[in-house]
Amino acid sequence: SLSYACFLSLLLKIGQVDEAIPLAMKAIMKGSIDANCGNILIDSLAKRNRLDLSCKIFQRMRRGPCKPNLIAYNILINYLGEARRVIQACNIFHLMKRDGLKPDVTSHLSLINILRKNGKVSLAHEYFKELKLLVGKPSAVAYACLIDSYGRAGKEIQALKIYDEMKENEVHPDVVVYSTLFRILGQARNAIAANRLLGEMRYKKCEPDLQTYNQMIDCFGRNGWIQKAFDIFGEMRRNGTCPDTVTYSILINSLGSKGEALKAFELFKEMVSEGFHPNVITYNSMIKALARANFYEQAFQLYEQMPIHECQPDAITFSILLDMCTDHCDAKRSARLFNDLKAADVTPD
RNA sequence: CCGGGCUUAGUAUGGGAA
Repeated sequence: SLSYACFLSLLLKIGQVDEAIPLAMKAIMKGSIDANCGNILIDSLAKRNRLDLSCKIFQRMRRGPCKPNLIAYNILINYLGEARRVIQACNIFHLMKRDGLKPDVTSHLSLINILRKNGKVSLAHEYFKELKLLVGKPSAVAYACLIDSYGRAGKEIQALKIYDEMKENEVHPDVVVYSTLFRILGQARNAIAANRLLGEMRYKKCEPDLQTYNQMIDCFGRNGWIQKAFDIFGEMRRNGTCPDTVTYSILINSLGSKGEALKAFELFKEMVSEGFHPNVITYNSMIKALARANFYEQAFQLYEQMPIHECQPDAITFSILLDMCTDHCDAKRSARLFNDLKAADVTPD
């Protein structure tokens, strides 16, 4: 059976899908393909964007002598989710029960995650409750998922409620939970709650990772609490967490939104001199900061020097610069930008 | 009995619209 699967995977690998499928179908009916091999087939077909065939294999196995196992269902749920086929993913979940299998933690998390990404908060919460019945104490991962669902739906209060419930249940928040909450609070402009959260995190002696540091800095920075943002920036380096391009972009944005274009530019130079590579987003942020503070020429200089760091201007770069030209009634530069825009391989939006 | 494999969570930039 294993060699069967290897042979079939090989056919798939070299693109002989049309040869492999009929062989696979016959082998399944003969019972020559066990559950594990079926999983390999289902997975590799889905990876090759042949989800339809994965489903066919799966259905054939359900009727054949060797039934698919729980992992097969989980794989399908996952790929259906990636294809944004939310309803079908839910159907597979229920099919699992009808076929006498018990959805496990992964099945639940996978489905909750799909619903989260597709904005179905209340459904996500339903399945979360089901998960709770299954395991009693959902993991921090599950809580993070649900909190993020509410966050993406703009339901800050509900997200915080879930966080409270999590603490009542004595599930220890991890860095992902904290960083998710910092993002939600940052977007909700709730720096007070964020500060409280920071206190809790320190009290629990939770060591932030790079991404969490970035999220915290962004949270305070975007709400005008620049000092706090830089304090955390300093703390992070003292703790031996090396900032990255994202960290600097965040700080540049924070300063830019406060009109501190010169300080932002100092930081930009500092990051380059320390060997960090600005990317398009860093450049866009810096250009926007200059634009906001009316440093017209400097903004264009920065645009011109983007190739130094192998950065291609994108739709956002052009949009910032064109807006600026409009404000300055600079038709010549507008025209030149339009030429650059056409020459550049930009996906317009 | 032990071990292993496949499936699950969080970061930065513009304008417009609601």
